[in-house]
Parts: sequence; structure tokens; C-alpha cells
Amino acid sequence: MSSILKNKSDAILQAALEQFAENGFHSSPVSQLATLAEVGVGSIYRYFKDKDELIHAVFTMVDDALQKAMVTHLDSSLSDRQQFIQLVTNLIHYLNARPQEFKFLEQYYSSPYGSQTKHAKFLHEDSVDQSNPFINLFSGSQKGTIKDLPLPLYLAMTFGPVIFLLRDSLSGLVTLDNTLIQQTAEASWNAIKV
Amino acid sequence: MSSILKNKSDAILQAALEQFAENGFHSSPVSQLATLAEVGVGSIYRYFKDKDELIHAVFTMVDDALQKAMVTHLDSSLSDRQQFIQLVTNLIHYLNARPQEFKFLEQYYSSPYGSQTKHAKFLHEDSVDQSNPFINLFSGSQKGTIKDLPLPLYLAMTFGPVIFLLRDSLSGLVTLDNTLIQQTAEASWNAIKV
Amino acid sequence: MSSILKNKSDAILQAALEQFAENGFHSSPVSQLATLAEVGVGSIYRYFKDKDELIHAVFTMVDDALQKAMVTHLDSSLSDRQQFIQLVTNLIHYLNARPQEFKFLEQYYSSPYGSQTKHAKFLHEDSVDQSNPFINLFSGSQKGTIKDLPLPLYLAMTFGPVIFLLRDSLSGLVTLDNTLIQQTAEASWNAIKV
Amino acid sequence: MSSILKNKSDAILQAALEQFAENGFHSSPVSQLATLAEVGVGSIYRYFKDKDELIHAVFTMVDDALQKAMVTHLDSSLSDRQQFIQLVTNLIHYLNARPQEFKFLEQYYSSPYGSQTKHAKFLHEDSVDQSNPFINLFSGSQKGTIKDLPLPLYLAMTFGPVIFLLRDSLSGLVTLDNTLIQQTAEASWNAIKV
DNA sequence: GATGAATGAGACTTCATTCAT
DNA sequence: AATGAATGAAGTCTCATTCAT
Repeated sequence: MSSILKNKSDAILQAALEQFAENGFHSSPVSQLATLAEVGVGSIYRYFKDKDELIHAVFTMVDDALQKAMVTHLDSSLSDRQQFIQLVTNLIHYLNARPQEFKFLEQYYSSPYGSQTKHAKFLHEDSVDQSNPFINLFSGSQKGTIKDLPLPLYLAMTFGPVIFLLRDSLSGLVTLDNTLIQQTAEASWNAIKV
Repeated sequence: MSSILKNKSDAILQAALEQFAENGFHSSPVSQLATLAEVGVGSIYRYFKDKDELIHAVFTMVDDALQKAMVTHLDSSLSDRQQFIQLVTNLIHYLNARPQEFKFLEQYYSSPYGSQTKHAKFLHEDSVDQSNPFINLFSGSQKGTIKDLPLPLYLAMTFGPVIFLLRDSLSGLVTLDNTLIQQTAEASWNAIKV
Repeated sequence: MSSILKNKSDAILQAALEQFAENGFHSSPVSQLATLAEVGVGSIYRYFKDKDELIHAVFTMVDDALQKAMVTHLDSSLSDRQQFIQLVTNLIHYLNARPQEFKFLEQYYSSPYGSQTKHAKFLHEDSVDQSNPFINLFSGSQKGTIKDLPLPLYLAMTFGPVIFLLRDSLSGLVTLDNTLIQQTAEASWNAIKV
Repeated sequence: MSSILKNKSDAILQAALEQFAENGFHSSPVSQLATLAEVGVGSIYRYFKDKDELIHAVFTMVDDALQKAMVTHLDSSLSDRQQFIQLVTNLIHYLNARPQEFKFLEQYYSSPYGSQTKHAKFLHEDSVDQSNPFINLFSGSQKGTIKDLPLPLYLAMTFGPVIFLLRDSLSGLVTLDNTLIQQTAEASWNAIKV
């Protein structure tokens, strides 16, 4: 048996992501995940203590990949504006191509699960290290390229519109073509630039 | 008699809103709603076909009130900029003071329930009537005060950041004081103004 | 529907007693209890928080009845010897006629459930009141009719042999006829009398 | 090789005894026994057909040792009284020092497992051989030292109180010091002596 | 022989919904 | 109209047992 997923754990995570995105946590019985992952129910409990832990594990998987995707092609030799637009563009492209990941995250953050985890990571001291492209970018205020605003507001102006648009895109209410993506990135930049 | 019925129905809706916001749809047994609303379980089924219908009814209640709140004090004699800032300010004040409503909406939209309903209403033809203050505002492009952008992008730049900030506010990650509200509204305006 | 048991709670307790005695706690699925009690599974959880609580409730029911049975016909005007023999006789008759109750108690006391409850009640201060026939009896040492021994030893000499014999009786290894019962009661008395 | 097998089998039996005594049969997963015995789960099934057989094997191990312990130091040249007291003392000392063995036996006998096995062995014809010290002792009636009672009653008066006291001792309700042990043995003797 | 990953039957429990009162 | 006791489908999780390595 040579599955695409090299190990059972990954097969379970992938199946869980699909089901959770499609049906929500509470309409995805563990038995269904097992069927989709082509494993026995009991196997899921070998790899994950319970359903909650599985949900968190899916989050970690999705979030890690998203973090990486966001900073792809971020060239620190470019202007702040160009970097910012690259970042937003990355984000939209990545998530728009991955509706399951986006739906999962939306659901996760607005559930009791995500209320603990949150995107608090952005704001935590220990994540504010120099290697974080965000921080370099938003410290542009010191360089006079962006306004001097509280960090949460930068984040809100960056991620808020993107999330809102992605929802509409997923609903089929709007088509996220390159023009719209470019317009969005520039509008966000205009919101925070000097 | 109809007034008594109205009261009972309202009591149920209110109890449901509280429980749903606090515990989520799936951790709010109908029996618990009944207890909180001080009615019998069976009575809930007299007013609402099933739990799903109740959830949608709560949404309608919350959404209607929100729509009204947003356009409060919108003086069409003011400048587009001032009207826009008033609108965003209304929205933030209203929802920040009503965490239950906000949590409910977040949960509703990112669940299988909301995926159908959506905030599609904003974009539906039949809501694009002249009496809608939004439309007047976003038709400012014709007056040269805001950029000529697709409607969904206006909405994204208006509501996206607000929602993002409100989440952080509810999480306690940020305090939404008047300064921050003002900064947010202006940043959003800068994103779309000419 | 006019059942023998006047209410559902009693029907459940009775069914549970039967099953527990026959198959043990862990081989008596709740679903089976429900079937035997002729109620729905869910109904059991209306009356008892969980299976553990049901087990404890059965114990209370059985133990209460046993306590009453033991002191039946205890005439304090009789001699200590006669009272003692009456007590032991009561106990044997009662439990020998009720194998289910006996099996249940045996199982309960030697399980994690009973380890907490124990027959500690006999030894607890607050049960050592004057209305307790046991205490009056075992305070016979002050009247010179029984030896001056620690209370636990009285209890051991009274109940220990009875329990042991009842086990054999249930196993069919011995027949507890009146002669044997009388011999047992007298042997126990001889063990503690002056 | 056989010595290695023996060790592995013993390790399993010992681990099983500990877990069963501590947690009960049904709260002792085979996997846990394996971990404690430091063997693979599969190995347990090499030595024992299934969990039931393991339970019975533990019983045999514990019971054999107990039988041996009881007749230790039984000097047939001593008086019946002295032999009897030695026997009871042996029993109490042995089991009071081995709470696991005692707990296991209690649980075994009051479970569906023990209902079959029972301590029937005492009463079975084939165990009533002359080499059994019990039989010699209880045939004292023919020598006029003990009353002429049915064998089951002798056993009840001998073992019943001991078991009852040991329970209390394990529960911490009583301390089985030498005085109490002596008093117990004598009380039992008084119950059956002429 | 030894191992432990994999399995699925089956246990406990919850809760939306019904319906007799 | 109002109630809430009763129900059982369905969900989560455990664990004895197997079998490929």
C-alpha cells in the first residue's frame, strides 16, 4: 500500500483539514475523518490524544505553511512599499488558491479553540525578533515611509481587508484577479503610508 | 395575546444570542436556552421550527440592529469623508459595546450556516436602492472624492480592518479608545480616497 | 402502561441491581440496563448523572434496606445473647433470600466504588448514637456479658463468618438451613461472650 | 532459553497483579500491563491466551503462595488450639503484609471470574487428603477439642473474621498489631472449641 | 520469538426533537 | 398554548486482540 501521504499521521491531518473546512468541526465525526483518511478510527487516537488535539494539530500545520508562504520572495532590498505589496499579494494568492486552509483558519479563530491560540503570536514580545519580516516592515515608521501607528492597526489594515475579500471570493461574490489583488494591496498601503 | 408571544419569542432569541456567543452553537443545548429564557423546551419549537431556524433568526435580529446602527447620525449634508468616518466610528462603537453580537456574527459567518446567508445582501441588487447610505457614499467616485474601485473592495477596506481590530479588542490584545478608533477610520479613508 | 414499579427511577434501579449482580458492573452496558428496565437509554441519564452515580444509588437502596432488615424484631428487653443471635439470624435470612443484593454488595465493596464508601459508617463517630442497636449490643462489655474487645473485632466476628457462609451458600457449596444458621450465630456469640 | 521465558512470564504475572490490585481488572489495559512488565503487548498473548486466562493465572499464582504460607510453622505436635492460632496468625501476617495479593483475591472472588473458580477447593473431595493440615485440625472434633460442626462453618469462623479485619486494615480503619491479631485468633478459637 | 502499529467493536454519554398531559 | 419527560440516533473514545515485520 503506497499512499500519496507518506505516513498515517499526514493522511489524517489532510483528511481532517478537508472535512473541517467543508463541514465544520462539529459536523465532521471522527469516524468520517477515518474513512476519508483510509485508516481505522482507533488509529486517529494513536496519533492524536483526542479530537481537540487533532484540530490544534491541523491549525499548526496550516499556520506554519501560511507563515512561510507570506514571506516568500520578500526582498529586503526593495522599498518598503514594494515589500508590503509583495506581502499582501503573497497572502492573497496563497489563501485564494487554498480555500480549505482559509475556511479552516476562519473557523478556528472564531471558535473556542482559536480564542486561546489567537494570532496573538504577532503581538507577543518573543516573536518580535529581527528575523521577522513583518517587524522590519512595520518599523518603517522610523524610516519615515509609513505613519506612526500602533502595531495592531497596521495588522488590521493589512490582514483585515484581505480576509474580507477572501471570504467574498470563496462565496463567489467576487473574482480575485490580478487587478483586484493589486488594487487591494495598494489601497492597504495607502492606508498606512505617510 | 400577541404581545405575550412576542415577549416569549424575544426572550428565546436573547437567551440564544447569549449562549451562542458565549459557548458556540454546538455547546448550547436547546434545553439550556430554554432554561435561560425561562420557557419550556417545547415552547422553543413552537416559535422556531428547529435549532437551525433559531440560529438564523438570531442572525436576522442581530444583523438588522447592526444595519440600523451603522447609519445612525449619517448626515448626508456632510462631506463624503466625514460621512465615511462617521460610519466606521458607528460600527466600531456599536460592536465594541456588544461583544455578544460580534462573537455571534463571527461564528455565524465562518460556519456552514453563514456560508449560505453571507453578507451577500450588500451586493445583491435588491439592496442597492437609493435609500441605502452605503451606496450613496460609495458612489462618491462619481463625485471625484473616492477612487473608482469595485464595490467589494470598498467594503473590504471599510469592514475588514474594523472586524480585525474588534477581534483583538475582544481578546484583550488592544484597547479601542477614541484615538485608535479615529486613526482606524482615517486609515480606511486614506485607503479609498482619491 | 401500568408497570409494577411505580416510577421509572425504581425500574432502572431494579434492573441495574439485577444486571450488576449477575454480570458485574463492567459487563452491564447501560444499553442493557435500559432494555431490562424497559426505558430508553437517555432516560437513565435523566435520573442519574452517569453510570457511577447509578451504581452508588443502587448501593444506597440496597444498603438502606439491609440496615432496616438487620434490626427487625430486635427486642431490647431480651438478653444480649438473644439479641445478638437475632441480629445474625436476621442478616443471614435476609441476604440468603436475596442473592442479588448480596452479590452486588460484595462487588461494590471490593471495587473502587466501595473503597470510598466502605462500611466505615459502622465506625464513624456520628453513627455511634444510642438509637443504633449495634452499639447498644456491643456496649455489652460494660455489662459484663461480652468481652472487652475493640469494636472492629466485634464487627469482624459478627459479619465476617456470615459473609463467608453466604458466599458458599450462593455457590451451592452449602445449604443454609435453620440448624446451620443457629450454629453460626451461636459460634459467633461464643467468640465474643465473656 | 526456558529460564528467559519463565522470567518473562513471571514479569507479566507480577505486573498484572500490581495493576489489578491497584486499578481493578477493567482499569488495567493489557497495554499498560505490558509497559509495566517491560514486554511488548504481543508477548503477553504468547504466554496467555487472552486477558481472562491471565487473570486466572494470576489467581493461581497468588493462591498457591497463600496456601503454602498458611501452613508454615504448623507443628502437629502442638495442641489443636496452638495450631489453630498459629494458622490464623500466619494468614493475617501474610496477607496484611501483601495488600496487593489481598486486594486481588477480594476482587477475583467477588467478580464473575471467581464465581466459577471459588475457594471450592477447600471443600472438594480431592483436596481432603491427609496431608492437608486443615483437615487434620478440623478433625479435632473427633478428639474432643473442637465442637462437632459442619466443615463450612469451621472455615467461615476461621477465614471470615480474618478477611473482614484485613479489609478494615487496608482501609486504614484499624491497625492490625500483634495484640489485635492475638485477640482475633483467640476469638475464632473460642467460636469453635468445645 | 518478540514487537507494537493498526484495528473496529462496543462502551458511555449528549442532545435535538416529539408528544402526552 | 405550554411544558418537560422520554427517547434513540449519533458522537467520542477505549482497549482487547491481531499480524506484518
